[in-house]
Amino acid sequence: MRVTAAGARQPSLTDVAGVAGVSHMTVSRVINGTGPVRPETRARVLAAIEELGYRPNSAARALVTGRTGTLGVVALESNLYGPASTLYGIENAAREAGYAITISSVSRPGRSSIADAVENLRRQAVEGIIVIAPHVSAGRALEAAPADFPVVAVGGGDTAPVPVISVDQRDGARRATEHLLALGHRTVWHVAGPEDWLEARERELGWRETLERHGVAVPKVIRGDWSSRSGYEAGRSLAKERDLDAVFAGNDQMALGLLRAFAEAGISVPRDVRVAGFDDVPEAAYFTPPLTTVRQDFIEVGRRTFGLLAGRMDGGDRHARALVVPELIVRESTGPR
Amino acid sequence: MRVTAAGARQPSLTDVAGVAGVSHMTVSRVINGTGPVRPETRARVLAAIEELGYRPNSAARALVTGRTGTLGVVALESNLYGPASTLYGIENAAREAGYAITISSVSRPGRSSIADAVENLRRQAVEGIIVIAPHVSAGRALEAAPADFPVVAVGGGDTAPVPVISVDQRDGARRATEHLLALGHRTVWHVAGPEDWLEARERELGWRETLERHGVAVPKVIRGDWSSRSGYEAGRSLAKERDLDAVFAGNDQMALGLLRAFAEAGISVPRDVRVAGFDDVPEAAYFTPPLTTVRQDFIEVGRRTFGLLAGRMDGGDRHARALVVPELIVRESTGPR
DNA sequence: CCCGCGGGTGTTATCGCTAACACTGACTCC
DNA sequence: GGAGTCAGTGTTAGCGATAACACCCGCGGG
Repeated sequence: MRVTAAGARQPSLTDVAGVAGVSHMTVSRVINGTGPVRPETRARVLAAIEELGYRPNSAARALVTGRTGTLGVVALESNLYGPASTLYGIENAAREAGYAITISSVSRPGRSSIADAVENLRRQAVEGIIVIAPHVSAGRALEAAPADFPVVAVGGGDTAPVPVISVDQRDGARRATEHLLALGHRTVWHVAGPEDWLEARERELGWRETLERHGVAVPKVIRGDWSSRSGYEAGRSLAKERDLDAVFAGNDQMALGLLRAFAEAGISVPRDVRVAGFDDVPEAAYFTPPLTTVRQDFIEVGRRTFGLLAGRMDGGDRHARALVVPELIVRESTGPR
Repeated sequence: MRVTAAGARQPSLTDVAGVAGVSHMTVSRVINGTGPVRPETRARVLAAIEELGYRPNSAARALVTGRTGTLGVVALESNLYGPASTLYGIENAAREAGYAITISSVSRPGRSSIADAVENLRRQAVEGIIVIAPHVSAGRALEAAPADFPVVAVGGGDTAPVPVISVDQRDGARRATEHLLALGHRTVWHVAGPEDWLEARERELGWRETLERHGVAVPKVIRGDWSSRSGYEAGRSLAKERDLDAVFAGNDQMALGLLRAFAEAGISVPRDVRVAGFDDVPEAAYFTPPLTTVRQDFIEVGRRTFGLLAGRMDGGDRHARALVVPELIVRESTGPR
């Protein structure tokens, strides 16, 4: 026996109409607020709905209206702070606008896995899709995005013919780097995220541009994979550099790894080396020492993303862009010595 | 203009049938693999599907079959490591079984907000609901769970008449506490999570039971809210205790706050005080010092949760229970002095 | 030689809802 | 006082799929 099919099927509009002594259309009007209904009739209908525990059948409604009231989100299956926070921001904005969210997660980003997830969602008859995958392969997957179906990307590549919302990673990196340079360091090292992540590229670019603008030497980039472990390994190799005095890490997790490696090597932060991160995860203020970092407002990102998708569903431009500006948070890891 | 309604509506079964020169039923049979179809006919139909870019209309299918192929998840809107990981575990298991996942997030747990989220999902015509809200109010919200609709809870209260899957928090807390006691400490302090979280209660209980079983004094519990900030505050007040030598924190974030507070107070971990946490967030190995903690396998939790829901949808017991056993991970924060 | 059976296909009804239009009164307007 | 208007309600026709059953045909068995 299926629990839901316990003999008595769910009541339908017609059942409610029967109890209330009206036609099913009147019930429909009461539920949707379309068309006029006498207050007294409305009350009878509402009472009947209550009595039967009626719940509209969304499939039937979707079939006739052609609208499902559902949006799809392609999310990366990770606990990375940014993507997860963005997801909640989107869900919030969507719910307020009366949309439900169906997620399809992708264990590792890649052109075909993202395309699969999108196809998967389209089979669910979502009305629009948001791809949270700040990865170059996502950009490539979206190059083939159909013009007749609304898709938007968060932090995606600028090349795809879909609206894109992103945090200004380059500006954030610039702020962090400027801050370190302003403290008098000759240059700033950088532990970058994976090369195939757009955010990693942008942050690296912002860092490099800033160094060049100031006419200082650009050290060799060390590459990590966002994890604390990779930050730790980067820290172990950086600890051997003779003239190391400032490091900008591509995210807070890697910065944590750096701090750990430096602590083990007897290098004091900020006395011997200053360190900055990116993201402002909630824990960053409690690292040892508390971490200077760049804060991104993910709730805002989620809200704007939904807005862009809503616009696109209404026929808006495929080339819309939105940029959220990040903020530098200064803490002890770049504090006075 | 709506992008999706660009004049040409989506092709239907009938359109495909027209192109393939068969009836719409034959097309349906090809798609669903129901009933026999001559290979040659099948090929023609598949070609027509390809040509038109046909995609089945899930609303129409759901209307007639009464099945939507969608499950609902009520999730807490937070970046807490556990709930977020569990969500991915569930999504994975569900996708493998051909179900889509619709999420409804709850900004703060509470009896009515959770009930709202459940109702919200039922209006989406999900076939079953998973509530990830290890909060006492979730337990209360689920006490009113209807018997004729499948709902399961992750880490929920044992009192609700729904299947529950949980990690054995009490056992995890016991392991951590035993470990600290085995190192020769007179007793172990505890920084607990919020009182209205079941996990917090269970961890506290496991800690308390263990102390009592060993016949050692049970210090006053310090209460936090899972955040690093609250752990930090707990650490500041603990730092004033004269005979402090071991602390078990309710989660890794609070443990981080403790480490920070102790560092500021000049208390060395593990030399002066030993600290253990709970969760094994990926960063825990890179705290200063690396944190001893209790690891929970959230992917496994997600998988088993889906299994329990699937069983329940098939008429299974409302009182099923599943328990996942956690594992102690020993690192430097409880290392040799 | 006829009957039954099963493979392969088509016809029709139906799911529960909304769109579109029809209808009935009462009321307003000139 | 007849026509138009509008509130309030009902009737009918789909939406696009599956379920159920009907049909045709070729083949094997009695």
